[in-house]
Amino acid sequence: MSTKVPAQKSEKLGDRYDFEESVGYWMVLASQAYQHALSNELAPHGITFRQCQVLGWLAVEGELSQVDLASRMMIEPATLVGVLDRMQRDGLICRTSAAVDRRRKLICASPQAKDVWAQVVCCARKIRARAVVGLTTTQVKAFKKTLRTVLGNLDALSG
Amino acid sequence: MSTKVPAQKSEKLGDRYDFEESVGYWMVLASQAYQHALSNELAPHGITFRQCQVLGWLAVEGELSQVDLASRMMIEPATLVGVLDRMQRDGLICRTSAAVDRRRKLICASPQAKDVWAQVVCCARKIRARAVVGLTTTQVKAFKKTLRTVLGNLDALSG
DNA sequence: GAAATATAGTTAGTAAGCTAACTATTATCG
DNA sequence: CGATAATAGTTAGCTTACTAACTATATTTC
Repeated sequence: MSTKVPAQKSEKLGDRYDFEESVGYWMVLASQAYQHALSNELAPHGITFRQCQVLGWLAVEGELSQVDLASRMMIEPATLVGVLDRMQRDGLICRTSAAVDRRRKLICASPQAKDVWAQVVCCARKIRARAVVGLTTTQVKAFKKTLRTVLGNLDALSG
Repeated sequence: MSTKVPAQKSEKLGDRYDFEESVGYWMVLASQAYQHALSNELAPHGITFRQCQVLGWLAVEGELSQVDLASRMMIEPATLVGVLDRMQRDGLICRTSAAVDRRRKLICASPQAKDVWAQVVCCARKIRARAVVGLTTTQVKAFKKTLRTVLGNLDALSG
């Protein structure tokens, strides 16, 4: 596994950043593992992590324009275009031009997306349960609270 | 900001997954915000999040083959190829064929990478400090511990 | 020692992610 | 009303991520 490279007279960079001590390091890794695990679970159903998130928001809100959906997903509208293109290609969603504002396109889940969605919820619950194994309810609660704090710290103005 | 779409006779998907209650939801968002904040900080120095991570590991280990580096970064070797191609193009690293095993290529940081690295460490420390504002040392410690637990839960076998 | 197997790196194809620039609408201001 | 500004969606160009298939070396096995 760890092939242990000796790194003899290594031209090491001067400064050293102990990133294993950083919350960012562990947060990024854990989040990566979560997305990985969920992706693996979703793959057999022919759907990706982001596509599942789209269906999730549509399940909550029913029908959304692309900017509104992008803002909920915390991604750029331009990024969403590609995701929706592929979902439309696969018959999971449809785009309808809004009558009141012809710039807007309303996204809604197709009938066959409903079949997929039921299974997706299963996958999500499974991973979610696996993630918190060995943690008490109190710990999970504190964990989520801290995550919200961190998110708030970094989200604000982000400059 | 929130344009509030009424979603009148919305064809809602049957089941509903309350993902705002899931640790995954908050973890992914917080991690995203972290990478975003760091990327913004790094951008003026012409370096990306992943490229900074490469330099970080080279600072720790001195010289690494691509598989070893990829395994430390928790990404696929094939993904690393592109990252290193761009870093080599930008003169940040060099690839040297190992004498003992001609399949291996040892990656080392270039002299000019050292100048960049000093500034990168600054950026990383800044974001890291901002992330934990309003949290006690105890809370941060518990947070990291929980993240490690979650990572362990999800990493194992991931099937 | 030659054949089979494993390993290191690469390429190709697909799915995201971003910014910046563009088109088509709608809203606003004078 | 008409010019200007704002907004919704898209496209183009770049970086990152994956899997699967490929090439070149090393290692194992017979």
